[in-house]
Amino acid sequence: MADLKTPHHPLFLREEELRYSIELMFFAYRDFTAEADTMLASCGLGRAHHRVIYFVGRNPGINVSDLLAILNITKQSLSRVLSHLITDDYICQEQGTTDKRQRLLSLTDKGKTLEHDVTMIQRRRFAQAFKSVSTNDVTGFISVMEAMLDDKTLPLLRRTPMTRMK
Amino acid sequence: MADLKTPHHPLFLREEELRYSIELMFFAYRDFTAEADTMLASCGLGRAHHRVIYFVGRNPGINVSDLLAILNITKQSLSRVLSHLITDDYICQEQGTTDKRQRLLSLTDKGKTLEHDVTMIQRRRFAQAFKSVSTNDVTGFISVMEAMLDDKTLPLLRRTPMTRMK
DNA sequence: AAAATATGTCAACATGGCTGACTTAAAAAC
DNA sequence: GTTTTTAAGTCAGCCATGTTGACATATTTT
Repeated sequence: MADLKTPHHPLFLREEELRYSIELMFFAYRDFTAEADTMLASCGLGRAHHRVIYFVGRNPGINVSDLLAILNITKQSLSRVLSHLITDDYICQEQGTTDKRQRLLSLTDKGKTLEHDVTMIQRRRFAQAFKSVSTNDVTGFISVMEAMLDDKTLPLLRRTPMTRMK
Repeated sequence: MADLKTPHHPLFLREEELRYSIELMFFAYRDFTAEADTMLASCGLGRAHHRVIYFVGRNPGINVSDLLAILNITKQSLSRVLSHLITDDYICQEQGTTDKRQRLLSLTDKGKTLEHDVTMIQRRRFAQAFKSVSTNDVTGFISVMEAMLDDKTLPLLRRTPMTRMK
């Protein structure tokens, strides 16, 4: 985007564009999470529970260490939500076969249903947003969001066929 | 983006694309806020303080009600961080002229410096991301993020010249 | 004069992070 | 085969930041 640095785009515009992006990030993330939070609250759960359910659903049979690496929280923090989810039968654990110390996590049917319903709310918002813009805009969104990530975050991301197509 | 609905893009791809976007939102927001949080913590402040400093800096002389409308939190929550910021001389208040009940908020020099330094970290991340993609990608990012917003969020956003240019 | 508004305050509670210290069982290393 | 490391879990307490409810004060509006 070299032209942002040319005289055609004076400095104040660049500054404004960056501040505008910061504000978009704040407001979009807030609106993005609000609806799902409401549904979760009606089940007595919070955003942290959804994250666990989401990534366990995405990685069935994941062990605790790997889940911690994705969530980037302490095991004590995870323990609180995870034991809640196990008690309420959203998640089940089974002992690892090659390494019996591991507890491999999977969603129960109840967990799958909840994951689907909550994530559906967020998918719907993206689907509606994508419908209102061009295909080019969607790939632009994805490119920018990927460029925002830390290097160490990249390996945590499941790349889609679409992204690989580019 | 009608073609996502045609047989050329089978359903599973659309689902994957939406889930990928959800994950990008989660990881990008986390990485986006992490650096600034670290700097804030070194001043004994949190993310909530930055939000207040940011929007007061953006709207000098704003009154408390309007600030609450932007932040969308309760006045009790704001009170905690705001009184902290006033005590530590990041923000000053003065009585409104037309309505003496109002407390109009502005940044002190100390507050301006902190706002600049913290926001700079986030601007830098966007600047680096924008540099690595095309101009088209940037406008796509902005279009999608705008389309993600609730209707009631739109009036809270300061539109840039660039967005109006489109 | 009465009602509504802008702001502030006290108290209590929930969520979801954190640290530190310690246990248990299994795997790996010696 | 004993020691060390690792995977997982637990207890206790702290912090930041959100919430509700109840109430006070000053000012503006009706």
